[in-house]
Amino acid sequence: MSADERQGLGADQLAAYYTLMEVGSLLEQAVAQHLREDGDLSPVQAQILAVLGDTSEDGLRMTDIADRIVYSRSGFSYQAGKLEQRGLITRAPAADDERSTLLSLTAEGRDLLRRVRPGHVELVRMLVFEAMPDADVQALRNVLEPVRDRLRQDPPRSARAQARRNTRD
Amino acid sequence: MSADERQGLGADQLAAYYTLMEVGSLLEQAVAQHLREDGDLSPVQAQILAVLGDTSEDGLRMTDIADRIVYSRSGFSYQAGKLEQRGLITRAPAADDERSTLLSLTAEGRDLLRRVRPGHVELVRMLVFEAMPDADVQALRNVLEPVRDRLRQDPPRSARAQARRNTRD
DNA sequence: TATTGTTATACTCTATAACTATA
DNA sequence: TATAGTTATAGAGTATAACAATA
Repeated sequence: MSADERQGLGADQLAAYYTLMEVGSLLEQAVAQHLREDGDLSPVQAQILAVLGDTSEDGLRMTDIADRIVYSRSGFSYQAGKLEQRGLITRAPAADDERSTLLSLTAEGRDLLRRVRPGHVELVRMLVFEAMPDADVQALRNVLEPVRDRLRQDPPRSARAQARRNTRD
Repeated sequence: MSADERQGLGADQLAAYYTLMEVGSLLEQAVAQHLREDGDLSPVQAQILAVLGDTSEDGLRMTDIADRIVYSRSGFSYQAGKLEQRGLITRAPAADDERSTLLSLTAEGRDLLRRVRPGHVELVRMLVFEAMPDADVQALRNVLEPVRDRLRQDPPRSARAQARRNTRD
C-alpha cells in the first residue's frame, strides 16, 4: 500500500500493478455502464449471454458456464432467473443428466446480443486501442496471457499463510 | 461479444481486451478476498486507507480522495462512516473551509495498513510477477499507462451515440 | 453419498434525491 | 447560487446455508 517500504515488489512492479488494476476497474466501469444503458444488462448477465452466443452447442450447463465465469452458484441462479424472466434465455433439464440445467439463448436473447455488440466493441476500440500500435497489442497479450492462465488455475489459497510470516515488522 | 463478426476490432485486439478484463477481474477478486479475510476491508475501504497512508498531509478532503477513486459521494460517505466506526479514520471539518471534511488515519488505521500490506504485496508478487521478466514489467507500464490516462480523463459519454449508427445490421 | 441447482435469508453495497451547512 | 458532504430510502447483487432431486 504505502510506497515507503517494499519487500517483494520493486517500484516498477508496484507501478505496473497499480496501473493494471486501475485500467481494469475503469474499463469495467465504462463497459458496465454501456451495457446497462444500452441493454439493461449487468456485467454478469452480459457475460452469460456472451458465452451462450459464442458456443455452437444447443445449450450449456450451468456448471460449464460457471467454469468460465467466476461466480457463486446461488448468484448464478439469481442472474439466470433474471435473464429467463426477460425472455432472453430458457432453462431446461438436460436429457442425459436431469440434475443439470441447460441454458439456451432465445431469439430475443440473440437479437439483444447483436444489438449491443457494435456499441460495446466501438467503446472498447475508442478507450483502449485507438492510439495503441499493433506491436503493443501483441506485447499486451504476450505479457498478460500467462498471468491469466496462472490466475485461472490458482485459487489464492496458500498466499496468506506464506505471507503472514513476513508480517513481523 | 461473439467473435464471428467484427467491425472495429481485429482478432488480436479482441483477444487482448478479453485477457485484460479477465486478468483485472480475477486479480481484483483475489486481492479483495485477501483484504477481507486479513483485514475485514472492502476494496474501497482499502483504497481509502491506502490513499491516506500514502499522503504526507495531515488529512485529505473527501473530494481529493474521490478524485483518485471513482465513486459516488454518498457511497463514499457510507464507507467513510464504516471506517470511522471501526476507529480506523477520523472525520473533522477543515479549518479553511468548513464545508469540507478532512479524513485522517488513526494509529489503529496505520497499524492495520502495516499489518495487511505484506500479505497483499506477497500475493500480488506470486500471482503476477513471479514469472514475469523485468522487460515485461516495463512493457506493461509503457502500454497501459497511456490507456489509464485516457480512461481517467474520458467520461465514456459520446461512445453510444457514435456506435449506434453501426447497429443497423 | 456426492453432485446440480434452487431458494430463503440476511447483508453489503450502490444510486437517487432531498437535505443541511457553508462559501 | 454553487459546493461539500450527509442521510433516507430503495434496489441490486452477493454469500451462506438449508433444501430437493438426481446420480
